Amino acid sequence: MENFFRIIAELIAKEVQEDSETIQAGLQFSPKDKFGDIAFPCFPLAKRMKKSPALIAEELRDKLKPPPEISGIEVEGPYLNFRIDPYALISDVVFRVLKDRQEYGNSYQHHGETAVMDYSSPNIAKPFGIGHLRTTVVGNSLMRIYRSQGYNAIGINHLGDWGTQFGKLIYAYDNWGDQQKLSENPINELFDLYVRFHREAEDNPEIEEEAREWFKKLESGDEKAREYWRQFKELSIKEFDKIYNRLGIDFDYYTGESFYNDKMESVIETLKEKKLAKMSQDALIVDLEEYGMSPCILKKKDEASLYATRDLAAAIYRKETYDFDKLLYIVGVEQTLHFRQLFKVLELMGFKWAKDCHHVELGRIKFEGEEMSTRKGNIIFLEDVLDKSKKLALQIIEEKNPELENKDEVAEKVGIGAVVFAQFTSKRNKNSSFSWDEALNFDGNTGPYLQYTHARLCSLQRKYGQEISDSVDLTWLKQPQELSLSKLVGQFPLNIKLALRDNEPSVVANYLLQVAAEFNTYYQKVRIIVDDSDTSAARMALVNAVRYTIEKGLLLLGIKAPERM
RNA sequence: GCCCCCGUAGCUCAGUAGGAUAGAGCGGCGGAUUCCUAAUCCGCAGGCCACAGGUUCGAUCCCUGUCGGGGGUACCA
Repeated sequence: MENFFRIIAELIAKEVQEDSETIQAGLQFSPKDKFGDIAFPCFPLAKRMKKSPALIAEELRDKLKPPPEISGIEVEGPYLNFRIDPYALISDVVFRVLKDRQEYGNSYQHHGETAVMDYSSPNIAKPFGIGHLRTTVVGNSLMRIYRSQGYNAIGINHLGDWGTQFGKLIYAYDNWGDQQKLSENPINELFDLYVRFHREAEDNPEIEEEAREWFKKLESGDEKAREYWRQFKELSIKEFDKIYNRLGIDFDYYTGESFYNDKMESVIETLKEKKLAKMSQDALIVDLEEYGMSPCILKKKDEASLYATRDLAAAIYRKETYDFDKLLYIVGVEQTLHFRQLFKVLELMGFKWAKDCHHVELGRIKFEGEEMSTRKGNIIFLEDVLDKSKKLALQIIEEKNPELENKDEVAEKVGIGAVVFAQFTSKRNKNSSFSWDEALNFDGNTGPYLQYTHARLCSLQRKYGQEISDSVDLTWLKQPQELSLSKLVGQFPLNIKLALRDNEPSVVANYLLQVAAEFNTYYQKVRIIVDDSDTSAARMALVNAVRYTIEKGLLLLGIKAPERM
């Protein structure tokens, strides 16, 4: 499709003495079929040419001498609408996809650039709740989207493996812990201890003080504290990996907060040298008042470090180690101030790359209107959600397709697909409310809908049973739906670029729903494999183009596309 | 108090580098299966795009204000 945009842009540019890139940026896919395929709104030219947009459109229509692949130019008020020869359009798109297959939509635009992504980052010793689902799947999808556009993307799981909560946990385990329970079901045992600590602290606030003591010991290298900590961490990562495996996610690095313990002091030194750090209310801070922000606290009055200090050290370390062009923090919106402070301090330190750091904000997830809180113990385990979803998928398979082989494997893909896709149905910064009904819904705009459509497409190919020839004659595609479907497929690369621009995987998700809907309508109305072998071959070429598009799109979202379901 | 995000159909949400008659899904009602997977498709109902000004040829989108919801606001992350 990009060819056509370029051709049209050059055509217009020559006529109005404007550079063709500016014109091309003004071109758009026509929103409706009756407005042609590519539209050029003439408003931007009106001012400079001192004529009404409608008049400009008419003059342009008369002057332009389009090549044969542009089959028509129509004026609709201030719009100049270009119609592309259907055969040229369809073959441009379909042959492109059939050639690229799983690489369709990829580009080298950002080849040589590095993007570091900080995502998922759960807290050690806490269960993996649905609160962490967003960052995990959005981060994973952005990794894939960035890679598809040529980026060298580096995924970091910035584990919450340090901080005061470990003081609490060590206190709790030291007093009430059970080695047996811990090795049997580590996360549950640690979770119970954590909840119990907060319950007891309500009546006995002094144990908070003891917890702080334990954390100080941990920070200063106390052996007993470190051994507990090491054990908690190891067991936790093992549990998290189970979830990541199911989601098909891996990380390049698991460098958590503790990794930066020995890297904070030099940052603090630098801040002191630059006269940015100062004491206030017994804490070491960077004053940000003139930027309208509360201070960034580097050290508490008890000298213990804070996450801001660690994040500063981490950002600097990442720049030194990976020399990134972009550093993305895929983290909840409630940490916005923290990141604004962080980026501002980096800027004040004189790091020009501070502008390359971005907070990709995620909305909060609530459950039935309630805030989820690990402390209070009302948390939904992601593992439970995945299990329930899989079970439901299995049930539906038994009902609809009992002959299916490897039902369990398919149910896993579909069940997880439903849960993951649900995270992409609204923009990432919207707050959402978890509900079982929604998470376990397989009808309508859902992951299983896309997977089902994909399975249908695969089924057609199985039924057809022949390879698609390079020389297939696509002029047999004469149905209007075949043209609109091709047009839509041709918009895939644009949608990936939009998703990248806004760090918004939901763009791809919404686009895929459109493709699937368009295909299903087509499938309903038009029989694909027919007696006439030319027609069948042409239709199957289109079917395969749609199939690769959906498969690739799901891949970019981190969702598996089974061939049967 | 101050700062940030949000407000579109009964519900959940798309949509805007400002552009043509604002779109889906769910739920409701009514249809489609001797035929390539009905986890599908088709039709109907449902809208002062929170409200009021402003900028513009043109605003759901940009600016200002009001109302409503959420988050943050010095030693949690």
